[in-house]
Amino acid sequence: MSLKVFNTMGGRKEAFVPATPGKVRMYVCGVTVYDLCHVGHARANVAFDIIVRYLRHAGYEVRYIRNFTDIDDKIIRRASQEGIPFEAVTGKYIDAFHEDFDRLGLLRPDAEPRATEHVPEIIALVSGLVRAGKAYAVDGDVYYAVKGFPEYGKLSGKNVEDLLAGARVEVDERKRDPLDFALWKASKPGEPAWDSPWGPGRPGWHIECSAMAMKHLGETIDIHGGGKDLVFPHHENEIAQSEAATGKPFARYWLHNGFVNIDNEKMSKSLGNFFTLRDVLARVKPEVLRFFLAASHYRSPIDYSDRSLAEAKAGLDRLYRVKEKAEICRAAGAAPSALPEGEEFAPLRDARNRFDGAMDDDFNTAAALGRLFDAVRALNRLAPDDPAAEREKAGQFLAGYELLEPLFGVLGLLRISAGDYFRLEIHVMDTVGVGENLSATVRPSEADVLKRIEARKAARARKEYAEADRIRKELEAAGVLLEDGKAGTTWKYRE
RNA sequence: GGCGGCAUAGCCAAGCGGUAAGGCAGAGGACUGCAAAUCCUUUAUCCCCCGGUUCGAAUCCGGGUGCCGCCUCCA
Repeated sequence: MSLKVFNTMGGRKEAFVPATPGKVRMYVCGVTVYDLCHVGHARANVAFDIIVRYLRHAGYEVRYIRNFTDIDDKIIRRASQEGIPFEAVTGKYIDAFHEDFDRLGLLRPDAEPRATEHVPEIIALVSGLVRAGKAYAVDGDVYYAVKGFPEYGKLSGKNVEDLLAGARVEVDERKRDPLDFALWKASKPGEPAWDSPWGPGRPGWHIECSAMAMKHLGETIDIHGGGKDLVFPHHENEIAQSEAATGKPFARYWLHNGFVNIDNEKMSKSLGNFFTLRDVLARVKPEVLRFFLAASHYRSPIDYSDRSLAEAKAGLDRLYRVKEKAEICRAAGAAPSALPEGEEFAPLRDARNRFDGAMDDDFNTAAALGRLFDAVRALNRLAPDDPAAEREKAGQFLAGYELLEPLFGVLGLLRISAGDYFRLEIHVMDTVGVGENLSATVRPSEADVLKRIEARKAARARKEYAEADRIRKELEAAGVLLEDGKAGTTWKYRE
């Protein structure tokens, strides 16, 4: 089995072969930090988070870099609107980014370079391009001359004539060619500025990624990732300027994630149809969003809706119930033993291979989750009713669970204990349940619940089922779900 | 106008030439005092439409229809 990835360059799946065997150098375009992140950003970041996790799981040593664009027009505008320095804007939103994405369980990249920390490298790169005649300075701006790069358009499948024919190319008298783009922008008075051979100014957007990728990873990287909307012009321009500067291919594989849609339309700032990550994480547990994102292939568009989240939650609950059973087995003193023979347990015994097989096909998380659910069904057959009394089953169950746990980990799922998932995280109110909305009721404490369970147990022992049912219903109304098993009654908060 | 993508059950979603994964929801059964959870069974004669290639197509080709994206800042 070997990994295949869909390379935007060429538009097809290819065998994944990094430049150095066993090592992967990966750069993902991060966000411009002028505002809060929304679900679309979460999609991209979760997609590449899973890709990094899977590559490591597959044995690669991955060096993963993701930048922050911390200087650009939007940031400057925001700063002047709020009357604060631009660093205050970027600092605030970088903190917010980390806060939001830590909750989503994203791995921190090996470095998170910022454009403003790489101005010398950027100036060196631009100077080189000017010296080589690939770029030209006009009134303190520096533009890249697209005509000097015959392969321009090779990533996005566009050709220069078509682009010129389109009426949407901005007209700028100072450019030699309408397609030329800024490598360096002269600053207006009062704007943030760095000294340069062309006067005070700041980096253009595209050049920062070339400079930072080269500095942190070298002239040819293995994987360059980002959202589909970055293919043109951003990544096309990165290729042009980088390859003109080095004469080497900039990236071996270009990976692009699809969009998050609302009612079949791209979620975006300009359409105003976006939900910030904070909006969403105030309503559902972080892993519910992760599950929702992992349930589709990373290149497909996905439609975001309350219903999708509710379905994701139902699926994730099922997985956490398995983890809960494993925790109960452990608490009962079970130790992992051998897995049982038998065809019906094959999806469990062979889970790793099946999971890897799905992921090897261009990180097909949807299929991989399917294999995991197959394994979960097999595993549930082993679930003991009473772990303390059924040692063998408990040991087998635990062994099966421990086989699956790392695979869930690749998807970034089941990261917390089931106890926490079902009980302690009640500050996160799941209000997207189908049809029900629990508003802000105060839920009973664990001690109260246990007290009521004892009372109910006594009632049941006396066969006073009406009283037992009354207690259960009372707790249910307060948001607590009781489940009677052979080994006793367990409970969880419900939505 | 140029380039690209998508259309699979009530909903979500895999599938990449060999006879429709998985999840959610639903139905029946087992278990249970009753529930819940779990297990078992069940739910697309068929993959937008029309042609074609093939022993064989949801999968390939041609033509439609519908939706979306990029070409401007954008994950």
